[in-house]
Amino acid sequence: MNKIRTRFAPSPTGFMHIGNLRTAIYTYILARKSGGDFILRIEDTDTERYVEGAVEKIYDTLRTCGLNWDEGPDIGGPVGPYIQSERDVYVKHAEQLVAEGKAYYCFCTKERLDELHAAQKAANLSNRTYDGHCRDLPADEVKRLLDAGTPHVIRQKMPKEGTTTFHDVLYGDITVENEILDDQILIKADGMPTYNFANVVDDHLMGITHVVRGNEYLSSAAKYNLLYEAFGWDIPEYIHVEHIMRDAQHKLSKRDGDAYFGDFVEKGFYVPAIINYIALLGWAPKGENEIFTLDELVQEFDISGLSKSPAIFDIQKMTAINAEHLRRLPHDEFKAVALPYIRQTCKRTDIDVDVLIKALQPRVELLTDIPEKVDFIDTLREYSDDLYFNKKMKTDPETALEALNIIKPILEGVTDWNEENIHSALFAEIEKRGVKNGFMLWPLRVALSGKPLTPGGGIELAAILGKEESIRRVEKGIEQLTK
RNA sequence: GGCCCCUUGGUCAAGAGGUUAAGACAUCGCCCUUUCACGGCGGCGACACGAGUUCGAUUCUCGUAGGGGUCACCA
Repeated sequence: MNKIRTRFAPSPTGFMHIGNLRTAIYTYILARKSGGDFILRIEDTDTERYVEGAVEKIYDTLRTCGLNWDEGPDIGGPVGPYIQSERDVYVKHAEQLVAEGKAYYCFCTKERLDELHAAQKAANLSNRTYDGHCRDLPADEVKRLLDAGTPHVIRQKMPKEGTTTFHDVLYGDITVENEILDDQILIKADGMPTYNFANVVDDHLMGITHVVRGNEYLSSAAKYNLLYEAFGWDIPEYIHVEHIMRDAQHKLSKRDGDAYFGDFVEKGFYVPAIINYIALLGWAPKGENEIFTLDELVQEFDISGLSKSPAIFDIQKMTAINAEHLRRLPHDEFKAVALPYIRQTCKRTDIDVDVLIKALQPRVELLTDIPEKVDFIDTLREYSDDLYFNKKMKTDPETALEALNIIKPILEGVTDWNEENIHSALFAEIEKRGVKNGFMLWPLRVALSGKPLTPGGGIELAAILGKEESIRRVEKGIEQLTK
């Protein structure tokens, strides 16, 4: 069995669409799974749609995701170049087909084609294909036009009858009538190959064994087979994956503001979680677990788990998976990921970061949740006495004042300031007095944070803030309640 | 419109003729608890429709409906 070689072949037309990234993930996994090669090829044959910087964006995104390629434009490889505009192979291959009578020069103007299409549409023709105007031009006429420098394209001669069957790993055999197949253009008037042609030629020349691509190419696959057959080349395995949808009617698009990889990073999604979620859109693992790192996906992935129907993108599920990834991170890794977000609103360095991290980790869904959650650390904002009301804790401003007055000397008595010691000091007093935990601890949290929702309870907050600052805030609370 | 593909709860989905039709997210309730989370337990909720094949169809076949894709010198 030959080594599996897959490729990701984006066009440099802008940002990395999530659907595109998913294709990249699947192709990467397929190669890695079998110890094969993953190749990056840039398909820039459409000079008009080329976007400056888009290639770098592709590199960045793939690297950020850990989808490392074995061959590509930047690192080269045995079958380069890996940028189509630098590959000088298409015209000669097309001309080979012309020489063999399998393709022909077409001199039809854009205007004539437009008219043709308009007429076909008006006549309500079910089958709208090129009418073969140039298909059988006499050889001397072709030569004359060529010599005169007449603009032209090269088209493939499609069979007019019979059927063509292609095989897709997911969909099985699909058969189409040849008469609906257009004499497809191989080489454009500007001398560049069309996607359809370049793709086939390059996949062959680069030894690609498995082609993963979007479902929109399913109806073109028969044409690709005909091209492979014209050359006498082996046909790779096709795996067409369905689209990612915004809803049942619409594909995820730039208009939604969340169709690009970068959008999600900006929204606070953790990269491994993004990969995990989009891998899950249209693919189901064998077991119950669905939280995977990229390496685990490589282990777990199987083509048989791919779905044939479109999947609707669900940001809630993605958020849940994000939270789960963050929760599962070892303390230090979460710390490294979270710290930049903490530092957006919390610059103090004299706090117990590790206690904060521990308190924060189970409470973060998106990384962008963090700044708001820790903003009380640097500055205690003005807060209303009403915060001391808590029905369940049976506290109110009056009992809170009493509690804070009890708490203050206890905190002052804690010599070795850490969570454990604060806890035992406070709970000793709670037991001694036979009061509810909340009677003491709810007021403490409010006094320390000025917020009803905090990462951790009063004891953790005290540990985070440090002895001095904690006592200062308790005093401030007492003062506020006394006046 | 022609051709191709798809159709299990709100969403992702397992399931491959006989199942109490999994699981996850969301949602609701309870427990745990110094808030909120986390965690635990439980509830609600689905085989698009119609024929056929079969002792028996979510599962196979054919229709219908709905949805998607495609019919470019774009990829």
